[in-house]
Amino acid sequence: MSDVFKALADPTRREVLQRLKAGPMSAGRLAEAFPVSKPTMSAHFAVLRQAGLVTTQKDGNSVIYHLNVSVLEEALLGFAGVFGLGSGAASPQEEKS
Amino acid sequence: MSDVFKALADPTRREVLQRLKAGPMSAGRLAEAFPVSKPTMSAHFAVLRQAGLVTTQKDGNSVIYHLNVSVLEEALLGFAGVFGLGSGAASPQEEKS
DNA sequence: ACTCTATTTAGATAATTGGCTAATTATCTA
DNA sequence: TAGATAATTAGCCAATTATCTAAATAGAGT
Repeated sequence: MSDVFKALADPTRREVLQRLKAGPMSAGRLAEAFPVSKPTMSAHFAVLRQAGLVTTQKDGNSVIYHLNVSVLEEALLGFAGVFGLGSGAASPQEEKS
Repeated sequence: MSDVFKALADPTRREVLQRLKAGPMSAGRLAEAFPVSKPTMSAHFAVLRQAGLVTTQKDGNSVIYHLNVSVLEEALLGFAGVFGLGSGAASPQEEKS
């Protein structure tokens, strides 16, 4: 949980996720879209991978990144649910007076 | 946005928010619940305040912390909405084929 | 005016983060 | 096998973060 929010705390990483929403993409192609070096992007990818927000697949000498929506959903909606936000179905043992 | 996720990245701060869900509480009373020093808790409170997740009100020599649910809602559901999660109503300009 | 209680600020330190360049690894292609 | 391309790892630095103890500030009660 901390890993997911920590990953989301960086704007570059949030934008990576948004770009992956359109479909899987190689590390290099993703990296082109940002004004930082490839090793720096590689470090961002590692953070996203560790949080489980993306998965990888090798394709020749490329590495293809895929968005893992379910982890995002679990973290965002799960935590929101604790506060009675959204559909409110995440922690079904809460009660009002 | 980054400030909110950064605040949520720490388990102590997430638990502070969950405790505040039950109602406003003084800094000292909140701090008692955690195994770190009061200055450390004060720093955590400052992070939550800066993110807008809590507001404060003075009462005698105590400071009462209140949960600000709307900021939490905006961040969690807003970002979830970008990915078509939850009610899906956060970014209403998204479209499928 | 003191004194006690509640909270924050100051100052120090260790760990983490985000960035870089250079080097390495892995794979493909000629 | 050699060379080119894609990505990660290694090593470094500056800035930030989390934690502590000690000190300062703000109110309340005597």
